[in-house]
Amino acid sequence: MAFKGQAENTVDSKGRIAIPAKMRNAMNPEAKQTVVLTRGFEKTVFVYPLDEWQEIEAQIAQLNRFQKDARNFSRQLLRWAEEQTLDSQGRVSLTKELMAFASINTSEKALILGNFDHLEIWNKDVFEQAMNEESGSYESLAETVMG
Amino acid sequence: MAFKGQAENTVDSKGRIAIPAKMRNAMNPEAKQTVVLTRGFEKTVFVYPLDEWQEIEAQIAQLNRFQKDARNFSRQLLRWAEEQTLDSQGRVSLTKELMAFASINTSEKALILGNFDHLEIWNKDVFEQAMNEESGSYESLAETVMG
DNA sequence: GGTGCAGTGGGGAAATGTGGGGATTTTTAG
DNA sequence: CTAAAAATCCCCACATTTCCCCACTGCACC
Repeated sequence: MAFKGQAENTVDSKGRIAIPAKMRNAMNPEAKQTVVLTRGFEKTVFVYPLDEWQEIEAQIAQLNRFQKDARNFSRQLLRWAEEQTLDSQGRVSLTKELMAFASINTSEKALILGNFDHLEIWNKDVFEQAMNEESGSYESLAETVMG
Repeated sequence: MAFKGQAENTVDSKGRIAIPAKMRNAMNPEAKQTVVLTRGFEKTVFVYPLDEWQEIEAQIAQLNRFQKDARNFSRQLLRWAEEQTLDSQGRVSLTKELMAFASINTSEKALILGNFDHLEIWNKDVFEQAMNEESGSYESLAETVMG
């Protein structure tokens, strides 16, 4: 059951944001309300449910740590990763560092996207700009990626 | 069992539209009244029964999400996707975003087309205009595609 | 004329998203 | 070391939205 759809929820004054119910329900129940937040590859916050995160860790475990690139990559990925449990209302709290990275402000709306194995929390303006700057259109991407 | 035929049903004040019985009956019973709505490539709403949609997801699952193009593609594809179960009257509800995209208004008729593995919900005027603007006639299209 | 299914409309109940209060813990300053 | 300040956690309460059920109409086929 992959994550899909989008929502615009507000980040409250305490930096909390509600995970939309449709995405919460798509999480594996065994991950039991636990997620890992980290920096996205783009200027966004990635949210992985615990079970999906563990698969990423498994991939990192495969890396050859005698290679400099591999060491740097796992450093960057793990450095910003943070485990959280959802509160009784299904919210996570964003840290200042993650909010600054993704240009997300308290008391404003943020865009939440489902992207298959993880969620993404975006500043809406940043997202739209990023999508416009991207090399290809949706249609040409489809051809490139799916052949 | 492919979808075929057309119908004109009204979108009620709550954004709900009835899936014609002949199309509902053409769905795989294992998909159990669940469909996924999303943006079409043209200005229309696509409706996939769950089993057909899962084949699309299976293809996305193959992608390497550490590649930028792949992330962007699945972002765009999944962003507008909404899973829905038909209500006891066989209706789905369209979101504001999808209605805006396809120029579909509440309390008006909309055109529902069966197109093999999915349904399409159109604003009738938009549909007719789109068909006129398309390069070829029905006849020449047949030659190009099936030739 | 009756029966059954298909499409349309509306109303009540439950769930979702949001805001805030207060207690506990952590940090900072004196 | 102590006390004040700040941050964090956890719970409760509200309002809006969404969902789900029930009822009505009309057409079609008996």
